[in-house]
Amino acid sequence: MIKDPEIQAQIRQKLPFLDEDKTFCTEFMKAATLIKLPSQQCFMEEGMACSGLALITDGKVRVYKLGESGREITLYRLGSGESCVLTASCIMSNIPFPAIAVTESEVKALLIPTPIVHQWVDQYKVWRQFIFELVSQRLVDVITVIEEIAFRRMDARLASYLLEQPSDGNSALHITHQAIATELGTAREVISRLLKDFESTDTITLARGSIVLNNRDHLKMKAES
Amino acid sequence: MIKDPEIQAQIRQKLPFLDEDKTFCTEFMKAATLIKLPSQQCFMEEGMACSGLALITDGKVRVYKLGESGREITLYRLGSGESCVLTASCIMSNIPFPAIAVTESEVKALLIPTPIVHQWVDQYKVWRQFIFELVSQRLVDVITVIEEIAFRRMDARLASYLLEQPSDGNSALHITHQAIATELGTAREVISRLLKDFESTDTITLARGSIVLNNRDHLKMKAES
DNA sequence: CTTTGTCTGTAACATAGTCACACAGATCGA
DNA sequence: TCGATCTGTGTGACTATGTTACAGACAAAG
Repeated sequence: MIKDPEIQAQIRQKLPFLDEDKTFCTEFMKAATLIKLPSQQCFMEEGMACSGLALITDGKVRVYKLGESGREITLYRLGSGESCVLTASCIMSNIPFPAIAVTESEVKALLIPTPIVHQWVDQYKVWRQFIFELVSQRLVDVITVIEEIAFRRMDARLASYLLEQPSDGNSALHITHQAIATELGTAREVISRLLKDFESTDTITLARGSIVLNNRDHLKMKAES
Repeated sequence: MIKDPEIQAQIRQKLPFLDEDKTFCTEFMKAATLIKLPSQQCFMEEGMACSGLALITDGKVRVYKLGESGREITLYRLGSGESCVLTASCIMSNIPFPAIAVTESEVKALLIPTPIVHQWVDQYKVWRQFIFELVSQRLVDVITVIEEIAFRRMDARLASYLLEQPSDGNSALHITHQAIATELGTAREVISRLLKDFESTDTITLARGSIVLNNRDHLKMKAES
């Protein structure tokens, strides 16, 4: 239950769909529990039943699959205003969670208990639409991952990945080879070799734990190959 | 509109969820159009807007992604009683279809126009549940594809694939190497080599356009490696 | 029977993934 | 400040997979 009007206002800012139906918004504030999780916390484990649906208000959650060899691949990420559609679909169909979700920063989320998620899908159009939007976006995201790994060369994927990363003023990324490999679902050695190739053409500069992008245009070309 | 009581009975048999709500069943029969498509017909093209949702009553549809190099990978298949969740989510969120769907046999389906799909999601619990079940199953299917291609060796995937195929009396599969490659998202030469390997241990016997499984136990072991 | 099309096999090469190990730099504790 | 430990990275040797090119065998069509 969220009573504080200031917190309610912040929530409504983060989840604008709440303003489309005043009755629903009231119900929502009654049913929701604010939770706070630290970084690197396991949010959902594979095989787990889902006790509720979480809507992120702050922070980031990574949803990934873990292979038997210990390798991982990111399916998608959740940010502010989003919820985990796998959780939603597991709740709706009574199946266990098929991936792993972990916080990547401190996360604040609102938790809606499972029976109430069910109830609201029948009762509120605004909620149905919210859930369907999530579904659509995630299906597209997950199909994009398939396309990437089945058809794109790893050097192109790596170039795209580097271009997409937030960086500080001088374009240095602070990330390890292992972290990139984990993201793209490959071996750390493969990433190290490809980065070395990029360095040999002065496209990037490498240092331990950091990568400086010297030539974004060249990376762009690599990404498009 | 489906008026013939005999056809209505057949439809209700193929789509049992219709019997859960008589009002909905009546509405459904009014709104649905029976369509028949030949084999190898394009059902949905990538980028297309969706004019309606099809529910398959007979036959099979393959939904796949096509890479720039011309290679393909199967995302999932639709059979009797199923509908394409990508279509459903495209309809609900107004986005274009992100894959390609093609009939693999003669297909009979019921077509529900887009505005009515929208309307029923608000109006009928039975329909919402049907749509959510589809979503859940397909998300799981698509995540399984990612797991396969990111983490499993191709020889294991091929062995699994061969074991899953329907076969006639003497276990001969009638399929080309190219068709298998298309299914698994790889190159035809890779499949030919791996099948040759399997043949060299008498696990299978190869002939043009056919594969005989001699040793299912051995294939099972290969599938689990 | 000949021609054409399809299916398959193979060689040579490039890319990607695995395994093992060594080295360099960062961190921590004494 | 120094030594020990941990983390990140590079590299070699190998296997697996994907690409390109091409040849041969078999099936289908005229």
